[in-house]
Amino acid sequence: METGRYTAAGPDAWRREPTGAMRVPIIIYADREQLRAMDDKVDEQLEHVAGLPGIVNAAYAMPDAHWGYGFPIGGVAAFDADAGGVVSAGGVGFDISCGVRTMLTGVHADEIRSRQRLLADRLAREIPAGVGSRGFLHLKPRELDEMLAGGARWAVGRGYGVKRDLERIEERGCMAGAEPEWVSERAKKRQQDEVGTLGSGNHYLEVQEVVEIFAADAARAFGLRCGDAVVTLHCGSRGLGHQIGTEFLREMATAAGRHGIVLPDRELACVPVQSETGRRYLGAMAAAVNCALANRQVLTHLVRGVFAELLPAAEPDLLYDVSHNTCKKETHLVDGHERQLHVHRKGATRSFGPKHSSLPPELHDHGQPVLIGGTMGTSSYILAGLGGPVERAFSSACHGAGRTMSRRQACKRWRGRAVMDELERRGIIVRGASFKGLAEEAPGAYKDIDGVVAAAETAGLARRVARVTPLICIKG
DNA sequence: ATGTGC
Repeated sequence: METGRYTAAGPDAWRREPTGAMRVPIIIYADREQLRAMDDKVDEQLEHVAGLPGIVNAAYAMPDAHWGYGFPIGGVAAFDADAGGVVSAGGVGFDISCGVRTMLTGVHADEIRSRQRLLADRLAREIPAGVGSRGFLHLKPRELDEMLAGGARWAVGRGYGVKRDLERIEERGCMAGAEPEWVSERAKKRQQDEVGTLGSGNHYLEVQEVVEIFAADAARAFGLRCGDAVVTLHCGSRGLGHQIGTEFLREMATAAGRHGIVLPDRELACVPVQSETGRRYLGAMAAAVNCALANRQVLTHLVRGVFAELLPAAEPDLLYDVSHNTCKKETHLVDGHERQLHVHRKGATRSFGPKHSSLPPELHDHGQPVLIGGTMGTSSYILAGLGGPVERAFSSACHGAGRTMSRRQACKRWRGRAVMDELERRGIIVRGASFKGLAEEAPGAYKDIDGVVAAAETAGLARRVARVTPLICIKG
């Protein structure tokens, strides 16, 4: 990226003052090298976001930011509905409420190693993965509406998990404001057999080992000990979220002009929060969030089934579940005044600090767990939200490593089979839905996760609690 | 991300 217009605005924070149609500055959290290596498109897309009506404070990017559809992945922007603020389907992304969930197993990683291949094969058999994969649930229209209204709470009510799980999920497992009637029949039809499926692309299920602790107090509260095995899954709202995103992007592109919004890029389609389309999108989006929460809950049930059979000493217990593609109405302090804002996080994780009212009592003093997924060959991280007097990017942090190479480029450079063999030599058993998928997801196609997380910490977005490395990876 | 394009 051409960095000439950016000036240092704190540790690993960079600021570009508004020019032209920009209403607010741009703030990018990254170290100097990450900023330099960032795609020019991130700057261009943030410039467009900064010009949208009702935007508050700044258009933000996280250290893992890269070019996305209309709005960068790793981008955060908040809008004030009372000041003409907008909601953008591209600002949420196609995979609505794509997110990460980590479970503690309570067993040592050596227990996993003693039956690693068997566990990998059984997980691969029980967890439906890949494009078009179907689950064991086949929902009738009424059940599907109940799932969209109830999220993980619906799943627990059906016996897929326990009430305690719900305390460890954002929104306590069910996002308010879901309006299943505003979800198209087509979107519902695509989802009827897809609850409890992983999907494809960068979605995965991993069994990991805790290898490093950075903050002993928070690690203790989170239940993380060096040498322990944890299970992490990364997936979203499957066909339903994608269908909603597609339909509303089209509708918003047409409707934006009627509301006097000039779009510098058609992909950045948006409408006022207080418009008919805006309200319908937010109701449908909340339903998709619930779909993703139900999906991760049903997958958790499948994981528990496999562990109960092969490693009965393990009792997978939910640490936390975070979404990183959302638009949420939240209260934030802006210039000393509390304001209700619609915060878009696209490829960015919420990172509420200690004492936030949404946290369960046992996490109250330590902040929200922030789950950062790496690649199948590198570390992943568990951080904690910071809060404090200065809230950065409306309490947000990065979500992963971020790609440096397109899927097409990665396919040219690596063979899926060789990627899998190399990882196995390093003690990581990989089971993928396709070899092409494994090539696309080669660890070398991503930024350095250690550097991304270090920058997030230096910038004050969240603090590191633990690092984990993969033992088993089931790849979609 | 995605019944991998509309």
